[in-house]
Amino acid sequence: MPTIYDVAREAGVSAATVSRVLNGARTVDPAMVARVLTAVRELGYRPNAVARNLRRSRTTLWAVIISDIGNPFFTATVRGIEDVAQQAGYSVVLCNSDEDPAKEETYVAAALSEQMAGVIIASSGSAKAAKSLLDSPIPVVAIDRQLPRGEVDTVVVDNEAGARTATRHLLDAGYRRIACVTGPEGVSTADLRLRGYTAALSEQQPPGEPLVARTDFREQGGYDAMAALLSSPERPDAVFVANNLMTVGALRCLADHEVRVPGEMGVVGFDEIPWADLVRPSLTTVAQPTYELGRMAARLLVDRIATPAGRPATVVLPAELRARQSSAR
Amino acid sequence: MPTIYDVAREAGVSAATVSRVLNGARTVDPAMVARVLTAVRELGYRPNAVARNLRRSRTTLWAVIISDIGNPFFTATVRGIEDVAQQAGYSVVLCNSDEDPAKEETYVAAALSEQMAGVIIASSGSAKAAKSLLDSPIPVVAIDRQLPRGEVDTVVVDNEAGARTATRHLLDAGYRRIACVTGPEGVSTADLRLRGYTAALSEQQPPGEPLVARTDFREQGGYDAMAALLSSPERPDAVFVANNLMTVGALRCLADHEVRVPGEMGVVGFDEIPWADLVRPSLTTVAQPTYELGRMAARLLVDRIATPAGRPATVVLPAELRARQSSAR
DNA sequence: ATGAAAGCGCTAACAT
DNA sequence: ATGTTAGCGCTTTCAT
Repeated sequence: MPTIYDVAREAGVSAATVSRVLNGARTVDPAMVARVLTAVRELGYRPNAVARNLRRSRTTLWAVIISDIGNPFFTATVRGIEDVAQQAGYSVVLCNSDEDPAKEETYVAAALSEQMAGVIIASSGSAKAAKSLLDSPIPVVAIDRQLPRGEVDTVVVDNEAGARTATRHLLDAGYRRIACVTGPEGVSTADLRLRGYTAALSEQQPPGEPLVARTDFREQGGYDAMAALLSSPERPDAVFVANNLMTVGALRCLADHEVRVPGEMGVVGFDEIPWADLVRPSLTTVAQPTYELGRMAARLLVDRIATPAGRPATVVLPAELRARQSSAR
Repeated sequence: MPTIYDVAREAGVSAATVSRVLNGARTVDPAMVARVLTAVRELGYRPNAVARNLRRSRTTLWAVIISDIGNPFFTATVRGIEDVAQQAGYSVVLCNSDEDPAKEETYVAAALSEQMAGVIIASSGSAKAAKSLLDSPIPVVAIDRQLPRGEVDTVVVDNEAGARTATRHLLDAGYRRIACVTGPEGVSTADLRLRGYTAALSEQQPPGEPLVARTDFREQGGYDAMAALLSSPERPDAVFVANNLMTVGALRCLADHEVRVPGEMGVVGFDEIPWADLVRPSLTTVAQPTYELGRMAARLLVDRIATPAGRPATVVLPAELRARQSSAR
């Protein structure tokens, strides 16, 4: 691979001049510019970003660490991030922690070692990863979930309000024994959505009794939790499921057990599913502004890189109920 | 941020010794090892990977460039790649070209500049990106789609056979006027799946007449193509759709036009959809071994990094028909 | 077993 | 406007 010195020799100039040309300095003679560009083309020269990054002690790469690449919520969010990043001159590298704290720590370590310009993270709950990030000078934005003990810029949706709306919706439809399937304790989305659910129940006269199943945020977890609820002595007549993949699992479980939805079991899920309207019965969900969430996070990161000091912002975006068939009665 | 020299000073040794300790050389006195590790911990030292990469002129990062992060086919494949990569000591950074050749070129350029250890790419069709990769010394594996004019390691499924099987399945079910919705010309999956479709038709007595709509591989494209077919004078009674997102679009279009599936229109899609069995009617698809495809691609890349020379391999994996309701008659 | 020193490829003072 | 030079942080000969 040719280096900048090969180009300099070929063009009969110094390496500094080549560097200036390539970095758009306008204090270079047009004739030199032409010679340099010709040499670059002839040699097929491509600047070594590693050397450049070392010298500049900064990069133009963002690490976006998400907790499940199979979850459409995250992939939609990434689209929003990418669009802003590209416009601001950054490239996005995506890291999939797969809800595994160990993997998350590996990716955080890589992002720090590689001197990435910034990190956007949907925490899988690793306190160690969070600490590494907070102890480092690297700008961080948390999305979807609060970073453990993290005083950082954050973009989330109003999980509690969304969950309360979803649960009220089931109550209004006439369901009386409403269960909740939520995610791991300590993951903010799991806890806040649960809180919204219990809040809605306690507003009733008489207050509804919570019936809660905790599992991971995966499809299989939703399946298993639903199966447990079905065979419980106080079998519910409706369920609020706190994320999209678990909702899919719950639906599959209900189909396998031939439980009619919404007749025998009303269902509302949190997070939109791309094909929620094609499923029969179509699925009532609490939709989040995923793309906008990504854009907002990226904007915060751009600002934070420009202004490392300053108080962290928390942006809360609204979530919105999309009533469809699965919650009708 | 502390450097290796700060650690050396703190531990009372040379930077070379610190480097040896951190890189697992066993020619270091255990007492020194202990002192170095203490110093590392106390200073919160983290090696600068950029400097290391420059010095070693290699990295441990793979770029995986996929053409649509919203497509479950790719995200499932990425999982397979990641598992092998991690085991082999590489980190995967995912780049989403979004079926946009310009974005693809940007990411290829970044991968080359950043001296990534290898690239796995599902080409969006950019000849320029392909040329950059082939002209460079970086090891490359193409997945899903042939790299334009690319003599590189490749992992694909047997697109033609899968498409033929799907089309025959519709013929066997009694459909007589079968259309095909496929992707852009020049994208190998689009062309080969079309070829399988026409092959199945021409095996008939008398040969069936092809009815082809070309569009992009996106959901909206599938919707529009289906709408065009519906209003065509020779309206088909079945359709073979050459990828999953377009199939979703086609289904939505059929739902909007209140065309009964499979009664008025049989549907088979290529690529599995995560919730194909939850949709009503459940969807007949040609399923690909996505995870295995990812693993295979990663293994080829590991081998290629170890042995840069040598003839490129092409691995063809089987695709398998999953008959469900949408193609019954 | 350890240290001194060179150099990976680039950019940015500084000098001219 | 251009060139000279130092050095980003690390690894790896080469000497000892």
